[in-house]
Amino acid sequence: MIETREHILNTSLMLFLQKSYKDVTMKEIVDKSGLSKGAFYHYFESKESLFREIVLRFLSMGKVDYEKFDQNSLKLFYSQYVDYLQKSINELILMFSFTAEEKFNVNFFLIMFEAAARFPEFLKMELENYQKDLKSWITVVANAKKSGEIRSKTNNIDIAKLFLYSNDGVFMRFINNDKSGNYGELLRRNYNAIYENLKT
Amino acid sequence: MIETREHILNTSLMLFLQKSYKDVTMKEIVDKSGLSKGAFYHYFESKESLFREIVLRFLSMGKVDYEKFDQNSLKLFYSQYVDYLQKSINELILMFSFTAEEKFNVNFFLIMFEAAARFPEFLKMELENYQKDLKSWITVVANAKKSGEIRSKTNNIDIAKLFLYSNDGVFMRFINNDKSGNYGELLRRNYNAIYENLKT
DNA sequence: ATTAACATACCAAACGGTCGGTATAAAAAT
DNA sequence: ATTTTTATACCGACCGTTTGGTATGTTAAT
Repeated sequence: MIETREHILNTSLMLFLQKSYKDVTMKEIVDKSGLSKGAFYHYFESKESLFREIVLRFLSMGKVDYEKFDQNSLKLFYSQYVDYLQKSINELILMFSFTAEEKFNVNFFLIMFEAAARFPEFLKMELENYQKDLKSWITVVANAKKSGEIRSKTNNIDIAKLFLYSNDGVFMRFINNDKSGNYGELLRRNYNAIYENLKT
Repeated sequence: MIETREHILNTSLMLFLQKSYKDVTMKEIVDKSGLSKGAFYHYFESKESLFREIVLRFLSMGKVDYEKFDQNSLKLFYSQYVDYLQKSINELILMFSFTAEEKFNVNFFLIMFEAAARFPEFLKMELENYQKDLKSWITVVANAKKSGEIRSKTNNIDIAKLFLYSNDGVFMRFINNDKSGNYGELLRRNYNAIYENLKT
C-alpha cells in the first residue's frame, strides 16, 4: 500500500520536526503512525533510510525555480521572489500547524543541520543550490544595471550576495524570534532597504 | 580537582561539536577524558547538566561588547566589528583545529539549535542578545546620519538590520560552503557593499 | 494457493546512571 | 610525634531500561 508508506513518511516528518533524529524513537514512529514495527519494516529498510528519504524530500521542497520570476526588473524579480517564499512558508506552517509546538521553528533548522552532519551528500546538494541561486541573482542584477534601473559602483556579485545573504539572516531571525511579524513582510522590508539605496 | 572538571568540560565540548547530543555517549565522554564513570558523576549531576553548562559557556563566548568599537563612524564601527569577529572565530577554529573534521563547521550550528530545542531559556538569551545588538547598530547608524557620513531615506532600523542580517547570512554560508574564503573578508566585502551605497 | 500487508513477541546491544569500594592526603585528636 | 578521623578523587562492575531491529506469525486480497 503506497498510502501507508506515505503516511509513515508524513508522520515521521512531524516527529523529526519536533526533535532530533536520535530523540525520535522507532516506538514513537510506529505508535504515531498507528502501525506496528512489522508494518514499518515492511516498507522501510531502517530508521536511517527513512530519515534520509524525508530529508531529501524536505530539501527539494525548498528549491526555487527562478525562471518563473521577471528577469528584467530587479524590483519585480525580488517582489515575486518574496511572494513565492511567503507562499511556500505559509503552506509549510499550515501543513504542520496542528503540531502546534513553537519548537517547530527551531527544529526547522535542526533537521537541516542534522542531515548535513549525517549525510555529506546533503551538504553538497545545498552548495549546488546556493550556486544556482547566486547565478540567478547576478543575472538579474546585471540586467538591472544595464537597463538603468539601478546604479552602483558595487560589483554585481556583491550586490547579488547582499540579497541572498540577507535572506538567510531574515529567515534565521524569524525562526528564532520573530514569531509576531510575518516572514515575507520582514524580507520585503529588507529587500526594499537594499533596493532604495541602489535605485537611480 | 577543578582541573579535572575543566578537562571533562573541554573534552565534551569537542565531542558535542562533532555530533549531536544523543550521539555523544557517556562512554565516549568518559573514555576520551581518560576517566571513569565514577569520576564523571563525582563532578557532574548528569549528562544533560553537563551539556547545559557547555552550551551556556559557548553562548557567552559569542557575546559582543559593542562599546569597544568607535560609535561615531559607521565605517570604523563595522571595520572594528569585523576584525573582532574575525579574531574570535580564528581563535575558535585554532582551539579545535586538532579535531580536524570538516564536520565541525556544520555542528557549530547544530549544537546551538539543539540547545535551543532542549533549553527554552537558551532561546530567550539569544533573543536578548539580538535586541542588544540591534540597538547598538541603530545608534551607530543614527550617528552616521547625523554627522553626514551617510545619507539615505531608509530608516535607521532597516539599515541596522541590513548589517545585522547579512552577518547571519555570511556566517551561514561560510559554515556550509566557503571553506576557502576567510570569514572576516567575506563579511567585510558584504559590509562594504552596503556602505558604498549609503555613503554621501 | 500465493503474495502482500500487517501484528506480536522477542532479542542482543547499548544506554545513562548507581553503588560499593580504594587510594591518598589533609585535619583533628591524642 | 603518632594515630585516628574525615574528605576528596577516582574506579569499574553492575542495574534497569530503552534502543533499533528480527523472526514468526496471522489476516486479507488476488
